[in-house]
Amino acid sequence: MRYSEMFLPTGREIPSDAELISHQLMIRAGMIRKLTGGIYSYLPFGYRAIRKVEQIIREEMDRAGAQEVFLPMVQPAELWQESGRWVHYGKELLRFRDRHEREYCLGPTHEEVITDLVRHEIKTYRQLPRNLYQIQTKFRDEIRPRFGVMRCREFGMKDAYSFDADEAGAEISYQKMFEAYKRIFTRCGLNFRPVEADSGAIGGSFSHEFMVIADSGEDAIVFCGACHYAANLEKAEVAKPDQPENTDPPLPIEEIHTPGVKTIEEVCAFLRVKPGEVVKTLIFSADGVAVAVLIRGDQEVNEVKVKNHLGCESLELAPDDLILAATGSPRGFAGAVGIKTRIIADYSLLGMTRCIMGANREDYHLRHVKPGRDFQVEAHADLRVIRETDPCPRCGGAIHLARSIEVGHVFKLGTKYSKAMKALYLDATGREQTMIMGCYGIGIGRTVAAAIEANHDSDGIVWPLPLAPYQVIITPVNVNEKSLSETANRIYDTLKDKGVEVILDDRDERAGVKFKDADLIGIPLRITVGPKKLAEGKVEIMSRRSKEVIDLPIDAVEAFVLSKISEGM
RNA sequence: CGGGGCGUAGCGCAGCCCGGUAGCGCGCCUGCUUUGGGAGCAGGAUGUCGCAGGUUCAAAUCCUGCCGCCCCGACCA
Repeated sequence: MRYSEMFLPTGREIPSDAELISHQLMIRAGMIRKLTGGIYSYLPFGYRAIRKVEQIIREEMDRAGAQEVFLPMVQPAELWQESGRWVHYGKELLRFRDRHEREYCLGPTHEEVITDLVRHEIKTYRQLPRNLYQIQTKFRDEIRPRFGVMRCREFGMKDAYSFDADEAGAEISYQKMFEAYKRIFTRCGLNFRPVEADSGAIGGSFSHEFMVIADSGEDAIVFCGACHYAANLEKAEVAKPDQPENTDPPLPIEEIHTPGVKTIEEVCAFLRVKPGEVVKTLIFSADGVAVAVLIRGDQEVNEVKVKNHLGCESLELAPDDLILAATGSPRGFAGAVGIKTRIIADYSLLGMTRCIMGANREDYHLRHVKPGRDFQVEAHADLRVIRETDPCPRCGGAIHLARSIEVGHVFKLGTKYSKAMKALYLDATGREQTMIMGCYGIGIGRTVAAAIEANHDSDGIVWPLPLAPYQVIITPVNVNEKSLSETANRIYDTLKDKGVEVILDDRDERAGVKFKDADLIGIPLRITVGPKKLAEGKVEIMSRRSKEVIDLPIDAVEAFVLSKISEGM
């Protein structure tokens, strides 16, 4: 493409409303423009990058035996009522009515639609397994869209759904997708890591997230330096401690006046003790019912673990009125002694022989409380957030924490949707069975953003070759000099004939402007046609990533470029 | 939804306290010079100052309401 004819509005100024580097660069490199909150237009340059990712995904999905479909974005309410998610999905589901007052939603995901399709068409085990995927725009009415294309309301997603006759088959389908995902993200040039994840409201027994390590990521992950264990922070298990640590002899319980002392820090300062000697009593509202969760004062509760342990639909820290009703005191003085709610405790309480906790009475705490003697716990469980100082739950090795961007997620769904929506088949013995499902998503725009987040320098984007919207840019330093212009055109035609994706920067701009733009938009190879080298019959080829420049005779350019491209640079 | 910030030319911003002719840089247009890392000179175009009310002789500026955007939190497949 001739640059002079391209719709590629680049910018020098950093957009004021973009925080992330990838977001800033996508705007500056003319890839995206915002239409409204969380909704973006992709310009030609950005859309080419999107299509590169899509193409890689298509090839790997097809290779793994999945077949592409295209499903509607507008979906009828009835389907969602059937799965139960019309009620449970919440406000992220954008609902609306048509002229006949019938209710619809914009698809945030397509389990219902695909399950409906498959249940009507697949009747026998002979038609299983099947894996269908699509690349579609999804809409989720996010409370707070942010980070540009990273977390927006309208976004492109690949979603695949597998249907199997039994668990063993479902496991194979899952593994196939897992392998396909590894190939996809490897081909995208991303440094990623699959981690165990909580399956959340989507349900199912098991899931992995594919994470790209990046400081700007929204997610925190944990991984072991010694073994292969890796998990989302909210999923990461904490090993059950073997031995009681505290051997202090028990003492009689004692009430102490602690006026206005509420937080762990305040208690520690006031009583001159360490957080590890205090027990936090957090009152949660689990589906509206108060539950007390106990944890050592130096630890943090992992709400996902609490939610999973309780098996509740919703979990949040209790509002003040519920705390008052449950403990008889205002926030800040809750304790386990004498409380009427369910009590569950983190493993960190095991072996404590005495501790300090709230007295369920305003301005009072208790000391020398002995768990088991002064209160009973319904269960001890792993309820806390793992820390970098904790051992790996698998091998005991040292673990590390990192920020990361979730680009893909694979789930074993089990029968959550097939059961609710009656996706049944007849097995070899003629008995009716429920299909076992899996679902597998990739955020396309987010993958591109993550690639930029991980591949840029102070001059702009540094595209990994497989995602680069163009592979080569030819820069004649002065288009008004006929020899330069002609040489550039000749190289351009040659490369184009060979199928190379190439830009000819034929703009009547100063060389500096062209170089800056070429760097900004991150084209992997730049061929500079200038007067000095041309006098020797040569041009310069610069690698965007390494900034290394080599001189080549004009005749050798084609072979060089083709070999660079075929070796993936 | 709670807290904070911001809406002035295509982009980045000043002006607002203390009311009185709407500005700067970049970009854009024209001409000349220049031509290997965002050129120089000269000339030029561009604004319902987010919207709606109010106060005032007079509002970008003060007051009220609304809308939009950004950040933090809550929330979240």
